[in-house]
Formats: sequence, structure tokens, C-alpha cells
Amino acid sequence: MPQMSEMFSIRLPDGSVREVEPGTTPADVAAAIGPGLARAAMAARVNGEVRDIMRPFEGDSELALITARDEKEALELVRHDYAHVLAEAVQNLFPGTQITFGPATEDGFYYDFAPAPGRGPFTEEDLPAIEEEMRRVIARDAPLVREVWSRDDVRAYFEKQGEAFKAEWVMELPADETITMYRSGNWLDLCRGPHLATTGRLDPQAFKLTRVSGAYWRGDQKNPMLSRIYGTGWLNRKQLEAHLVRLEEAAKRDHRRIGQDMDLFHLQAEAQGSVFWHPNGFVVWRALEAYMRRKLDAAGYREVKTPQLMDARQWEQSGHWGKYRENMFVVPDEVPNTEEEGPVLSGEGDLMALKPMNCPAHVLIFKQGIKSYRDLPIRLAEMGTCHRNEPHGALHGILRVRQFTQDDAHIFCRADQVIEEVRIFCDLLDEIYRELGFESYAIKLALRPEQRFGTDAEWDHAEQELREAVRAAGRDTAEYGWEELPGEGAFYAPKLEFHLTDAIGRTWQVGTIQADTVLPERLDASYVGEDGQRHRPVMLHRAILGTFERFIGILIEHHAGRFPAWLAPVQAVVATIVSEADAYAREVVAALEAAGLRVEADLRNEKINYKVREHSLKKVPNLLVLGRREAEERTVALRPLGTDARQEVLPLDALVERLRLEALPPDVAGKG
RNA sequence: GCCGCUUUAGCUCAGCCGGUAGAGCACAUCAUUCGUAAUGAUGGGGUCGGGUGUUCGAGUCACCCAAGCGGCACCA
Repeated sequence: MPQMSEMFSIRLPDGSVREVEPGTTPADVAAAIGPGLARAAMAARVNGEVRDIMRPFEGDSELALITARDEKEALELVRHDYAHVLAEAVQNLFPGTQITFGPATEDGFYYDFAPAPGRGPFTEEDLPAIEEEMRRVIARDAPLVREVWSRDDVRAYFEKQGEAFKAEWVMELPADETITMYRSGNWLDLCRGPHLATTGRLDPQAFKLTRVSGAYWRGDQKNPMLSRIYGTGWLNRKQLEAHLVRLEEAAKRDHRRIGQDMDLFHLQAEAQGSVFWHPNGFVVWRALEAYMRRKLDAAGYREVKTPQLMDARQWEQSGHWGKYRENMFVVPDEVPNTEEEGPVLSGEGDLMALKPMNCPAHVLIFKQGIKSYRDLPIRLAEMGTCHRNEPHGALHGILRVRQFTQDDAHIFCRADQVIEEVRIFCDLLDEIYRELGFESYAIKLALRPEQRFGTDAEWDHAEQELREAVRAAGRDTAEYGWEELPGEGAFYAPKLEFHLTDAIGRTWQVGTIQADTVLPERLDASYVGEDGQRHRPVMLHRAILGTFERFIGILIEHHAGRFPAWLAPVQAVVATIVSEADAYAREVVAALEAAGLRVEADLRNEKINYKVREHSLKKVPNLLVLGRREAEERTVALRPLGTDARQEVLPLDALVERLRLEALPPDVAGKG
């Protein structure tokens, strides 16, 4: 009979306790409870830490077995294992390939490789063969065995294997870290784990390699570029298929595709990164802009318009020339020499730059005349068009462009007004996001970065003020995904970021507000205080939509092109069935236009089926069908977008009033 | 900027080993007046992203450039 002290007490989630001998593993406990659980158990949570199910207990422990029901942990485990299997498969097929890192991601996994000498990066053509080999590795069902190694042994092993990256990495692990290797057959990887008991626990039909790409070693542009293989991985085939369907659905919402289908805008090489807004797309822009103007007017902002071009010396003074020049478009202030030479310049003129942001110009407006503390806060808004020479690889549809228009504003206020102004801003932004049809968004506080201006005391103060403002607005809660992001702030100030969640759960950072004392200082902005002395105002940089280009892109994807009526380029199409209804159709169009609606007539000699299809694909919110019957009875058959053939027939007057109300912008609709 | 892929008619795409370009939709004309997601026939339309080279001959092969796409890096 062994002494109690030699036994470990294992406490299970139901509160029961089992005494086990040293060397016992969670898998043993699972087997003792029942064969079903033994089969289902993928890993173990031991004292709060997820561990291998075959790793013996090291003392008295709290144990919870992880099964597929613990979806978050289970997915993370299988994805990490798929990455591991991917690495093994690649090395089987391509000897000489070096392994580096391979983590789980949001919907799958990736692994970064250094291709063998003489062999280029992997291409998509390699993927089917690699998938096959992964299935063979899974089928071999080798145990994944955790082994504790010494740092020097690991380095010696990888150096011998020609694995320079792994050998480099192991030397940089923290001194107190237990270094583990995972063995699958005779294949070894440096890995923290945990892993499933064997590769055969993976479903060979629940993963798919999706793409290849380059990625810098350790995420640093100065390092060599590795070849990354991405995959998506799930617990079972059904989940994988559901995921692939979701990807297809997301692709259908792509704003570039819808922008073309609905004739909203286009992009072309001659104006790389700038948008050509077509009449349809610009309707959306104007409706959104008019809405924002009403909101800002009502919130005490004054709108301004400032120059596109300013002298380089001004940008020097604001600090942009030093920090931001490589992203600025600089133009010489001179005319071409001769007509023959075309746009050739001598280079002798002064330099000017297109504004990459509006802040300095707003400070210059603030500085005109003397401001009293009584004047503050002063809220200057601008639909500010800016140019930034973004890295070309960053450009993406209309979401990331080189010319864009911000819903920008700068609030100049006293230090004691910052919290209240930020709080008011939070409320305004909340109202706008809801009116624009977004049900949820998250608020993040981006804290001081490593490279920054100002003292720690100033940062403490600035960060604390933003925290307090969000608390005052009642939004520092889980509902608003409130969290703080260390190191993510701008170099001159911490910032609040507002991330919208769209209809299919993706998030987009759009709004921001940041409290800045640096620029007022650099540009010598001041106001006269109660004490008769000059003081520096605080400058709050803020945007709600971010940019019109990006926000409209997000709206397109959020609504999948089916805009609410107030934003829709065409709000209704009047489609006739027979030409006898043409005259009446013109009357209907005139009545709707008189009510302020954007209407088009479709009197073409086409079948009604054809017209329904075409306008449905163009996502026109209301189709008004007129046949002989409607013309005689002076009614309209209304078919709202997305409904089936059963339409509602209304008298003309009622129809006009109904569509008029439906097309009111959200800020007007509530007010009768 | 870095890695990979792509670029053929307005759109979506096909063109095997190099032999002088094709489909569907769209567009135009004609016929059809047909009640809720594609009526039929006929027709027009492309210096195959740009450049250089290899070749008797290049949409097809090689190299350079550009743009687009997917990532990486960037995102005051």
C-alpha cells in the first residue's frame, strides 16, 4: 500500500477527486472514467494550462479534459497540429527546405519555410502534392511526443540538420523557458506545444491549403523573405465546407466586384490609387456627405476648406517634412520650360507639397486673430481631400488609396475640456454608426509606442484622460469590446480607435480621436486665458467615417450592395409590361421625382422577367411594375428588392408617400 | 517596397507541343406587346497590358517595365 504522499490528487470539474500514481497522464484518467471520453479527449487543461494529454501529472492538479466541445481550444490544437503536419510533409517532399514558424490563425494555420538552395518559393502548383503528403503523414498516425531538451542540444541538432533559423531562434528563447521538442516518427520540431496525442487524430478531410505568400523572417523587412504556405483547418469536413461557403459569400460582397456591377466607380492604372466615381457611386457619396454635414452642423462644428498645396517650408515647420516626407507628393512651384519639352521642369522652383493631412491648415485658421478661452472649444471640420504616397503593395480597391477625403475635424480646447469633448465625440460617433446601420463596434485605446515625443508623465496623463472620457461615456465595457493596445499609439499621442463590425462579422477600423499637444506647440497656436496669459490649446484630431472612399467600400460590403433607400443610387425603377402603359409610367416617374426620389423608367420592349432580373441584379430597392391593369386603375405594383413574385398593389398617391418616407435619411426620418 | 500569381472584346473567360484569335453575357438592327430573375434571329466589335529579344513565323518562348490580385512589411 503506497503512502498518500506518493500519490497525486487530481480534482475534476465536477469536484470529485482521484488519487493517481506519479507517471499517470490525463489520458489515463480519461480512460478510467470511460472509453467514450478517452476517445473524445484531445488535450487536457491542467491547473489552467492546456497540455498534451500524454504528459504526466507533476503533482496535485486540477484537471479538465478538452474535447471538440471546447471549440476554441480544440480548433487551436488541430490548427497547430495541421501546421506541424504541413512542415513535416514539406520536408518529406522537398529535402533541404528549412523550417521556421507555423502557428494557428483565425481560420487555420500557416508555416514559413526557407526553400532549399536553388529552389524558389513555393507556388500554388505545389499545394495539391503537399496536401497529399499531409494526408499520408496523418494516416501514419505517429505519436507526437514531447521531449525536454537543453538549449545547446537543440542548437547542435538543428545546426547538424542545416536548420539555421531554428538554431538561431532557440538561442533567443528566455533563459528560464523549458525548451521542448516534439517528435513525430523521426521528425523533430522545436515547439512549445501542446499537440494532439497522434497525427491520426486530425481529420484528413478537414483542411485545405489555400495560398502561398512571402513573409519576412520574424516579421522584419530587413530580414530574408521566407515562403509561407497558408491553410484553413477544422475539426471535421462539415466545418471546412461551411467555411469555404462563407468565403464565397464574402467574395460576393467584394466592393470591387459590386462597384463594377452597380456602375459605382472604377480604378485605372493612369491614376493608380485614386477613384473615378461614376454618377451612381457619387450619389452615394453625396448622400453620405450631406448626412455628415447635418450631423456636424448640429454638433457645433464649423466647416472649412483649406489648400491642397502648401509650401514645403510649412510642412517643415509642422514636422511632416521630417517624419512623413517619403509619403508626400512634392511638386516644384514652376511652369514647364517650353511646349516642345512638355511637362519638363528645370527643378529650380520652390517645392510645394500636396497635403497628406489637414491638421496644419486647421491650426493656421485657428491662429488667425486672437482667441480667448471663452471661444473654446472651437471645432473645425473639413471634408478634407488628402494625398499620401502609400507603398504600392498596400493599395487595395477603394479601401486603401492614395487620394482620399476624410471626414476630418480638429477640436481646439483647453486642457480641462478634453475629457468632456472626447465624451461628446463618443456619443456623436455612437449615434452615427447606429444610424448608418451598424449594430456593434469596438473601442480600443492605443497606448504609447516605443518611439515617442514627450515625457512618461505626459503620456500617463494623456492615456488616463482618454480612459476617463470613455468611462464617462459609459462605453468602457465588454459590450464595446473595450481593450487597451500597448505600443499602438501615434508617436505624439495615444488614440482611441473605433472598429465597426459588419453584417458578416468582419471588423474595420474607421473612427479615431487623439489628443495632441505637439502640433499646437510646433505651430505656436495659443489662446488668451482667464489670467490674461497665453496658453497652448489641446488639439483633438478626430474622424468618424475615416475616409469617404474606405467607408463607402465598407458600406458596400456590409450591405452587399443592397443599400438602404436613402443611399441607393437609383431608388426605384418603373418597369412596364406593355407599351400601352408607357404614358402612365411617365406620369408615375414624374410624381416620384416631384417627391424627391431618384427614379428611372424602363419602357424597353422586353419581357417583365428580363426587367425584373436586370434591376434586381443592379440592386434597385424598389421595382414598380405597370401593366394594362395598373394603367387603367391608376395603381402601382410594388416589388421591393429581395421579395418574391407576390407583389403589393397600391394607389399611386399611397405609393409615392410610402417611398418618400422610406427614402428619408435616418437623421431626418425620426423627426417626422 | 518584398514574395508569388495574373493581364486576350465593355464584362466573365477559353485558346494543347509557337502557324496569324474564340465563347457566353453586354451592345446594335429586325421580329415579338409577352404579368414578376435571361424571347428569338442577324450583325458590329480585339495593334492578345507595354517594350526588347529568340524564330521563317510570337497571344503562346526569354528578359525588362507597368498595373491588378493574394499575402508580408507599411498605415501621421
